[in-house]
Amino acid sequence: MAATETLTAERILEATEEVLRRYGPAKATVVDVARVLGVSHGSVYRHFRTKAALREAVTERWLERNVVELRPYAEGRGPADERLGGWLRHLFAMKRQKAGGDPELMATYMVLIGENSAVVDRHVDHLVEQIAAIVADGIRDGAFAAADPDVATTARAVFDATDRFHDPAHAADWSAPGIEPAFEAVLSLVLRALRRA
Amino acid sequence: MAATETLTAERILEATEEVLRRYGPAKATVVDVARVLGVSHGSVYRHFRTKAALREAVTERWLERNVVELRPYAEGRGPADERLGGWLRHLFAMKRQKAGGDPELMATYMVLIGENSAVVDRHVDHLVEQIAAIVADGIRDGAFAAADPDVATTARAVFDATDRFHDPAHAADWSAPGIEPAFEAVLSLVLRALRRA
DNA sequence: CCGATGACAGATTTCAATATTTGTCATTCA
DNA sequence: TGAATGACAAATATTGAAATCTGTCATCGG
Repeated sequence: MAATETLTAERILEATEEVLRRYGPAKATVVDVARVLGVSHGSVYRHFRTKAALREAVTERWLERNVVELRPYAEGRGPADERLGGWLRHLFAMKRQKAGGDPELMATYMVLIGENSAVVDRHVDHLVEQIAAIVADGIRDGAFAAADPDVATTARAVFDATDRFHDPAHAADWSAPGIEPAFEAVLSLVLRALRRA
Repeated sequence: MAATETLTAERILEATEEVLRRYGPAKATVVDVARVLGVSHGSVYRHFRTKAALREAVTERWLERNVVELRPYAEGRGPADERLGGWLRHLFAMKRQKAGGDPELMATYMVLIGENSAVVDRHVDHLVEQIAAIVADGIRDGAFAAADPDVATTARAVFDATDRFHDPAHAADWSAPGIEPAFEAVLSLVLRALRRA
């Protein structure tokens, strides 16, 4: 009923997010998505070849929102160490808020992430590129010492070293008492490593 | 049959490890353990109050073996940066070998680890103490700059920063192609942070 | 004509009956 | 006397038949 607008991939993705939020990753079906949209499930298959492709697209959309939120730090103009610290703090705060604010939804996205490692790998590449941009700026203006092998490797090392504070696999730890100082200690370690001697 | 020796906690733990190796964590039962030992399952309950306590003891034993293998680095006498690098490389190599050499057994221990987070926390504390000992030596003989807040915090930061290379949650990544250089990049980052300016 | 439909086959999930396992304890046996 | 046993109740896991879902496609209707 009420298919007032034309059926687009975008509307299907919104409906899929709603169904995932409501029923969780195990119970969400393509039939549910079609029901929310007031169409037959055959119509959904006109836009997405499989249920897996639909879930993958939802995952990609969700991850992309994170990248956008962090762009200001990557493209900013202040001192590189402050920008990198801000970027990492913002990433951690963002993840922590999502995990703590709605644990069920976070669990849902963790399942999707597990299903779509190729999408996640591409997403991680984007994040590492943002770190690399900040590190390159820092080296150019003398705040950071020249990177050991190359900037890309250093950026990846920064991302890996802070893994515990952004990888959803560790989400359960993010509400533990000492997590905030633990993050600051690692951040301080990373910045000490990068700064000009 | 053949209960030639007396039934000890030690023998039960060995039998439990064998049963876990053979049947995996989902299928291993107390009855299986008793069968291997040629006793009734009631006898096992004389030594371990519950099945959970038995599994916990197996987990503790397994983790303890890791701590022992790393002790030489913690108690060694060479330059602190080399000792710390050796300790971290050995830890990574050890985990990687266990994960790659027998993935099923590793999966079994990952289940046990998930069931016994209190045991794991204590084990992590032991490992961090070993790092702290090396860092303290490094500061004493001038190889490392004085730690930012205190040695314990710095040691924990070193452990956290290398999380991706020892936390079993990441075991699946340890056979990926670029993992070795990624580890070396993080290790190099950590050592640069610690060394006297 | 072209997007939408719904009947359909095969794959997957659910659910309830059935079987196994856990943990206890009164009894046995050395 | 004290370790070992095995029958037992309650909790948990397995199984297979029934229900639901996925993905296709011939047909419909604007």
